[in-house]
Amino acid sequence: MEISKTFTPEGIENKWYAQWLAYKCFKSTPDHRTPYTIVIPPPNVTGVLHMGHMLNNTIQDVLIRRARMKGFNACWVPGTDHASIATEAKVVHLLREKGIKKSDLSREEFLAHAWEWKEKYGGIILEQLKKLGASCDWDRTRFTMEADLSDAVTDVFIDLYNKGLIYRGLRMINWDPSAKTTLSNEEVIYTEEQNNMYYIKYMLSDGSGHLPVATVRPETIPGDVAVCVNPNDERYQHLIGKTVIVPLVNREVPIIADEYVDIEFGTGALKITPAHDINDYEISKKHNLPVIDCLTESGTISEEAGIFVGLDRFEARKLARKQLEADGVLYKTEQITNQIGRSERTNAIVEPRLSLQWFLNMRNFMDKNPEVLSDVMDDKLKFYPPKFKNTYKHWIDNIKDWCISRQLWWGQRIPAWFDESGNIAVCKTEKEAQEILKTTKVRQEDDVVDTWFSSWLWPISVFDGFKDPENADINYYYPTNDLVTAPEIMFFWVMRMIMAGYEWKGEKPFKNVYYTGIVRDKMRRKMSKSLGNSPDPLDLIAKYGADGVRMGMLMCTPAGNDILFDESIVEQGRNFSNKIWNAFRLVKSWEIDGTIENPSTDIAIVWFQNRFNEVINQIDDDFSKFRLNEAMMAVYKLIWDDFCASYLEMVKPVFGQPIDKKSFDATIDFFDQILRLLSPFMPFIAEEIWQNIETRPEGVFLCTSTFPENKPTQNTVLEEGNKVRLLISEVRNLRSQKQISPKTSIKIQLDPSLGISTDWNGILKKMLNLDELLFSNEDDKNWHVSKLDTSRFWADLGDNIYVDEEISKLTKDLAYQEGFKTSVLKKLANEKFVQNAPKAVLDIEHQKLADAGSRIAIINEQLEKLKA
RNA sequence: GGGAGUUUAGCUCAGCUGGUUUAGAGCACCUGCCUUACAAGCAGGGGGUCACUGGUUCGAACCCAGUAAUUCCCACCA
Repeated sequence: MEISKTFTPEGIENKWYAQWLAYKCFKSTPDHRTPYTIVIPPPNVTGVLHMGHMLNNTIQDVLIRRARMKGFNACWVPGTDHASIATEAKVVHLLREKGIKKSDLSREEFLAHAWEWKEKYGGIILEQLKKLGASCDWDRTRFTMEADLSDAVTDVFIDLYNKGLIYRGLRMINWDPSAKTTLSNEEVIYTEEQNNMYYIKYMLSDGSGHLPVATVRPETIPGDVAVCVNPNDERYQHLIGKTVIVPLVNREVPIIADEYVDIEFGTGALKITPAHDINDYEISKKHNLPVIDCLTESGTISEEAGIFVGLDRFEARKLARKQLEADGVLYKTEQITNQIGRSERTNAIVEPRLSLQWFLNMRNFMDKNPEVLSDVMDDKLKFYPPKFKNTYKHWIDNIKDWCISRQLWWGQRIPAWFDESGNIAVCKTEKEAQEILKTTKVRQEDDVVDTWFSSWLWPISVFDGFKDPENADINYYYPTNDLVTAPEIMFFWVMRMIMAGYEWKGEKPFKNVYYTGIVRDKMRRKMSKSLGNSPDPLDLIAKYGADGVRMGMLMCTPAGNDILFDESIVEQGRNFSNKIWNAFRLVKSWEIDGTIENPSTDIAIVWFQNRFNEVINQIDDDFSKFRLNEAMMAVYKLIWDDFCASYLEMVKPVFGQPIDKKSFDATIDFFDQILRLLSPFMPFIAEEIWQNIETRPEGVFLCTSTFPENKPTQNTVLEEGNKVRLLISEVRNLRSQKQISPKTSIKIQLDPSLGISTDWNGILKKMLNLDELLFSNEDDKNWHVSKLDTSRFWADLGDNIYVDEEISKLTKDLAYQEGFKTSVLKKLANEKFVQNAPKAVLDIEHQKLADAGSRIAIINEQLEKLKA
């Protein structure tokens, strides 16, 4: 049967993935083996696979597949996150397109729509991951809003409330007056805009003059409760403690002092409007000032303002300006550029607004669980790369309370009930609440919890660790091994999972955290839908194969560094697939003759086995440091350079000739070993070839076979192999320089002191097309001497010596050697160096000098010969 | 404004405890080849003031200080 010249992945990938699933290769249940667990960072249900997911999940799959082959009970738990804000926004948008307004629906009706949407589109991303080859245990697929996981959220909320860690408090939030909803920070878009800065005189109550105040929001003047100056500001020091009259409303407010005020900015006097500015609010709390909220939820002026009531905030601004001018207190107007936050969805200018929210007291939580910080700092829970430990520490040191409530419907509703007089019961059911509050007239809190308040439980709740703390799964799989995620959610997610782990399991949720970089385009822009600079991962898989894409992603992603994506990197992956495929074609084409023997390949077999062992050891080391790119590169070079370019060329029979049984068996065995090594990285092509180099029983797969074990290496064989490869390269170089066809056979004389044994004779003769290979250090004047810096050999090239070219090359070599010698001499001439450097270093320098000297001598000798 | 990082070849990165490093890899580039597994390939080649300035040291890409550029996180200015 003819094997195609290029590797065609499509059919092969689907075939093996289906088989792996059919034979439950990725299924995990607790048993006697050591577990190796990864929980997937659950992608948003609204999500569509992007390059970031590709990178992240490729890494997880490599880790889990290798662990599986190493004999661990590997368990990769997949799932999705309900993503409150993103999903709700999407559903609202879709409903609007159908002409349905959210405000016309009841909570239950809206949630019905949302669930319908989730069932229809929610699993797309997981299906896409299968195309990548992700070896998740799909029977364990979880969703953060399914019953058990939501129960867990409710339980921990109640638990934390009872522990006194959850409280209600006022907080400044981003309010969209157009949509009448809260916005998360991510939904606020800041842009630079032109605005007027108004300079206003606030008259002192005692009539002794005025205090100048600058503001861009004169319509909030009715909300002023103080004017604040810096205590070190000499201009205003004498005014502290006096009072001023607030313009427009003629209210008397104090002049207070606070270091927060920037002396240089504006007039150096800041009006304090606690209801409409977060900093003002903080200051007002510090100084026990009242709060006057002069805006309504739709952005119009409230009754409390006492002026312009009912007007839109921008209309009020215009009127305020006119009024201030008329009153003669507006003395200057200036154009300034400042940052304005607008709602991503409605483009309305966002209004800072005070509202009652639920909080988790983070400081107390941390004090209760000091391991959250100490384990990371002490490397009991390792971060890769470790530089993120600093960021982590900085966050925890400056931690703020976590606002866990969201004014949405899609999510876990906060388990709190109120009676008519506002008493609170935090409990699981309405019935319990009625009992606690001693009334049937109870009303549940409308808000849901922040999405992260469910995902921080993920490593526990996917194993039903809350429903059933004695569950065999949680006790077996927890703590998990690795978490692979983006550094941008270290604070939102990673830290909070660690917190949850200690609080409810008394133990860290994972042993290692591997932070990946952000996938950017060649211009260093983040890949995003709106920029349209992100390729569709599925198209890439179709074009280059899943294995090619996986390899491309792995090769260029050192831990924590961004990856600059360009199609050429996956092209390299595809080319590599093709290279392996062609090695397979070659081996498949061999005809075996059991009656012949070819002892000349013995040394190649010994050499490659050692080279293989060396790479296995290196890869082990790379994995222990999470350097997957290095590991991938090592496999790439082993296969391309060592196996294909060297080993196969060494054992390959002359065209048309059969191969001996021993060489063939060894080659098949090496191929098998190599594919085992490759399988975690490029599982599809590895499986396909592995299933075809030998007949395998039904249901036996490479991906569930064993990974090659570490073995010691014999360094002498490896060194000899390196010399042989250098020699081959130099002879080829010589041929190419002298334009001697590879078909023309030549004679070579090797200096025995090189250390290349006669075991290599057969291989050298075949690969270099030699008709004679002599071992001698006798200089034959008629022969050509090779490049001298790496090895010494003589080649009989007949009449093919080009003297000028050779002289120029040797002269260049000579200059390098002389320069090198000078630098060493300089070092040795330094008395302090000779006195202070350790003996070993001195010996090395002397050796360098001697080597350079002898090389120079040989070059000179050779030059003379050529010039003669 | 506060914090953390980064700066080595055209690009992406290695370079461990300062000493076989007048610095390596992959890709890209240039030259020559369709040589019976592979042109998605083979053979060969060029390319770097290790950001800059100073210091420590017998010795610095590596340690220290300063400068510059740059990235990320947090907070955001009346």
